[in-house]
Amino acid sequence: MPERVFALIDVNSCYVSCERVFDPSLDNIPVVVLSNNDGCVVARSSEAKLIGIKMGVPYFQIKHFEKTHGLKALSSNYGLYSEMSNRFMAIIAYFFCLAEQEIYSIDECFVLLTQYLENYNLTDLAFALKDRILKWVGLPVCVGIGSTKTISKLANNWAKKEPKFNGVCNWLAIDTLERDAWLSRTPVSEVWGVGRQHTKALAKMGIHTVADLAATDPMQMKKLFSIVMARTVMELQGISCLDIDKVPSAKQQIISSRTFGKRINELQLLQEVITVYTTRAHRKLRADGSVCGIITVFIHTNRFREQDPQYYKSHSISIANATDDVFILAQAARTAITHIYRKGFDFQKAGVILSSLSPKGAKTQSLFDADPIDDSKKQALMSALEDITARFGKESLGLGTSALSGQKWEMLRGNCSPDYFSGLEGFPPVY
DNA sequence: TCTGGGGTCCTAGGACCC
DNA sequence: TCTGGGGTCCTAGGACCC
Repeated sequence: MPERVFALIDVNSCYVSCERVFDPSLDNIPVVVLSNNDGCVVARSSEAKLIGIKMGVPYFQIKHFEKTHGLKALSSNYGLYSEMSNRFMAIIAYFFCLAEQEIYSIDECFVLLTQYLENYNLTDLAFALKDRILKWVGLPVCVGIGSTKTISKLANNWAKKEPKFNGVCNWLAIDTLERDAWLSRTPVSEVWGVGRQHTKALAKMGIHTVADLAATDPMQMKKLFSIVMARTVMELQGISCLDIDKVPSAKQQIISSRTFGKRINELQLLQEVITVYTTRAHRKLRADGSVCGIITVFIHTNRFREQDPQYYKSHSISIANATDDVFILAQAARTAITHIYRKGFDFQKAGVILSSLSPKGAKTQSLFDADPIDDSKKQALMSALEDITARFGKESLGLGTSALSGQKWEMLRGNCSPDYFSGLEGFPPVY
């Protein structure tokens, strides 16, 4: 029996399915939903996929399908999609009330089903959930079940492609031979975390299928790629490296950017635009109840117009006291854009990034009240640190204990069980 | 005066995801 | 003519500091 079981549940052609709930005339015909400015395709119905419309293609390249194939192209309505998403997520949370749920994106979530393994047939449960979601919000979904997140993603993928699964693929319940056969004919690019560039690099090494990748040595792959790839390989081998992220961690940055309808070359216009973007980003900042310590502004020429001179530049400004004051932020944004503006270029895109975010009203964190550690652990850590400094001097930690920061602190805190420091002979064991 | 190592921050870029 | 937006993580070099 596997140590953990994950399910990945996602909405098929999410935005198109949301639109279809309210407009049945869209059923059974090719439908796409377009990005802002009706620029690119961001969602496709299965019929649209069948006539060869690829994800992300510009609208003007597929417009002709409207006449030849009865294609319907819709502008996006994110308010609607996020409302539908909330209901979809709520049904799952209620259905699997013993499980931890991670909302991964607007249309998919992971659920940790380990607790259900013993007393339930997971395949039956998944079908029941699928039916309920269709009945209650009208959205068609697929479910993939596996012993790691990466495998549950793969299973979900398989469920979509193989009609006999009828939308639910429980990896654990499938015969090993059948699984292996499928792995050996599935391209490695289908794996979560393997994109275009990695696919190319892997092909050069003779790794073409998921089975090929699963057979590699994670440590070797870490050397050749990165720790991320090593984790992917291990996950394919059934070793769960990625946890469920129950509470979404606080955002690290807030972006507001747009491509302009028309190219802009005047500084004053750019300043006005950037002020609008700053207020938009600021609204999200307030909604999160955060303050911002750094604001970055960037401008772009049109990268598709190769005949034009290209220019990209960004500039960051630190806010002396992290703030959520829109006036201060807007002022800084104007300063920043004045910095990077150059005459003689036609700009097509600009944006604002708020970063160095922290919760509003939070006190500056001292070492030991940073995070909930219980008193006994705190005590153990304190005495261990005292012991270390007494025996080896402050220098042994590289820094005074009050100056422990960043990674060092994380590592200490993550390991502050009493026995961790018991073998001080081997000091420093921290690294 | 000699010198090293280890931090952080910034900038930039690359890769991935939905 | 028309080509999205919002995120994450990792790497690497240079400046600067202790």
